[in-house]
Amino acid sequence: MSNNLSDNVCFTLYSATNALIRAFRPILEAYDLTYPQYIVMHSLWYNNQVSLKALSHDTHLDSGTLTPIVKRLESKGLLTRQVSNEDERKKVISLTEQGMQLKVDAEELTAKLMARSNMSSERIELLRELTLELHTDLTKTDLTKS
Amino acid sequence: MSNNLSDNVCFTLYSATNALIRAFRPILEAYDLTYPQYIVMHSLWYNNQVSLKALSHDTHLDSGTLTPIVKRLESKGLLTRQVSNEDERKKVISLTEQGMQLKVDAEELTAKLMARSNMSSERIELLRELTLELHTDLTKTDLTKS
DNA sequence: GTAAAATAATTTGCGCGCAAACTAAATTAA
DNA sequence: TTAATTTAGTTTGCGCGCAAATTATTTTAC
Repeated sequence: MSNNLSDNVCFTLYSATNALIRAFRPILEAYDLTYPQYIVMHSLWYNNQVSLKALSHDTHLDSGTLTPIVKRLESKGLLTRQVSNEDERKKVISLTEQGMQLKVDAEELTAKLMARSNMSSERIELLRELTLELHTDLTKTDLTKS
Repeated sequence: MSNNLSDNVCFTLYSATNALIRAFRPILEAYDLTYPQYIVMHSLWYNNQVSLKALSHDTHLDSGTLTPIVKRLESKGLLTRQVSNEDERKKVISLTEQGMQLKVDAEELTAKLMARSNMSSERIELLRELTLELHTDLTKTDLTKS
């Protein structure tokens, strides 16, 4: 029987994520990226020339969320979107030269950010494992029951 | 040197939170509440008749975020907003009878939701502690340096 | 006592996050 | 081979989340 918001894991998770994105904002601003945009770029740095569907799978972002993000990155000149030859429903998303160059600069941002917290690398790793586990559980659970 | 998004604690935290809110949505829909609205109600159930500022401190939500949320809850008849007598800049936010009654119904939602994950209560508690620690660290860190 | 600074809340603008509706192309069934 | 279904991506609508600008009130400094 909790009477305090901070006793609730949903709330602490939610607050920590907001704080993290907030802390990331001024850092990413130097690269003219938001955090979701950074996620998309990160995905493409290691998996270039993919469909929106594949990008959605990798980033865990909805296609309705991704389309405008990818369009914004396109308008910044970081990537291109071309209709696929084999399947004209698909779009092939490819990094531009400029988009690839960002990788060098932006790669170690996470480490820098997390170094700001006083958490040990062990506890950070534990947090990574627990959140990964929770995400896996929640996305595989059938939400129709309950 | 990570090459996978899931190796990155920021990403796993971000994805887990999105998944959690998404899982919460259909459950809260029965109460006609969003998750942030639920947070505000929860705060008020244990701390009624407070200013927006105090609510902001408790919920970790920005005043610019809270004002429209609180207005929506007001229009649903769950709370009232009155100008304070002592300080006319402040507004006193008070639960209505209807707002207080929601508490009974909605109190055990979190437990129900987390029961859906296969995580043990020990691991959930560990996750709570780690996210609380991260939030504390990030909000006390001076963001002007670095 | 009045000007300057601080504080409380609101408003504005922008980018998500996502459900739901929609368009268009490809696949499957009949 | 054409109708029905599925799939890929876009659009729409709504509610955040928050920085920055704004309004109104209170506190402080002089």
